Amino acid sequence: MDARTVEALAETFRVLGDPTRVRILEGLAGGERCVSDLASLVGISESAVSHQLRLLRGMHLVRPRRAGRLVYYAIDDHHILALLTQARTHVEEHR
Amino acid sequence: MDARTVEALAETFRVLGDPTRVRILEGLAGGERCVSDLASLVGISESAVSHQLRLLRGMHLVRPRRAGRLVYYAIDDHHILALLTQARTHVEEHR
DNA sequence: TGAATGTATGAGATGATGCTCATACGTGCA
DNA sequence: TGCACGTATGAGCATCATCTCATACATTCA
Repeated sequence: MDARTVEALAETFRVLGDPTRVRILEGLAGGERCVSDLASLVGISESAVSHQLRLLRGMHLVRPRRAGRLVYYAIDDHHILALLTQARTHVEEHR
Repeated sequence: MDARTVEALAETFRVLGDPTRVRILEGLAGGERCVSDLASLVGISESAVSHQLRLLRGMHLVRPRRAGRLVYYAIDDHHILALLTQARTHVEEHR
């Protein structure tokens, strides 16, 4: 595995490695949501959500869709959900 | 998803989210290796490797086996490799 | 048993991370 | 056009993470 792939892999995992962002993705697992809905869902400010969405966007984990003044975010592709499910299975086996 | 699961998930991803640890896991993908072999493979000190292995162990990502003075580490279970493969697929799609 | 080897751990320094607050941007409507 | 609303971004602060260095622990063998 070349260095760039290693870096990108680690960066992807790093972005996934925060409770707030996991909750955001969990919120998006049921379908797309706008920023303010995510904020109330996760229980942090819209600004904080926006910052986190920027990171998630950067690693192509979520995808925005503008509809007027609102921006709806969705999980970018099916790999992401598979990744979360796989990790959750692992986690739940060890408790 | 309850709070403890979210925390454990995030913690697992966080531990995966470091280039050094990704390289260690990559090194273990081909079979178990002792600490000093991992150190030279990854190119950092044995102390640093040991610290990282502690984290990986903590999340049940690797498993130690003592053989005399040596301790061989291996990927803990097949989910971990699947997780890495899945993430790698995602990463390589976006380049 | 005592020295040597391999591994693990604690403390401390440096750098990275996530929040808040203030502000800017973009869109729709009066 | 100008204001209001939703979202995005930058700066700054408090906290946390990873490395190095020193040291402790475990095992083997002379």
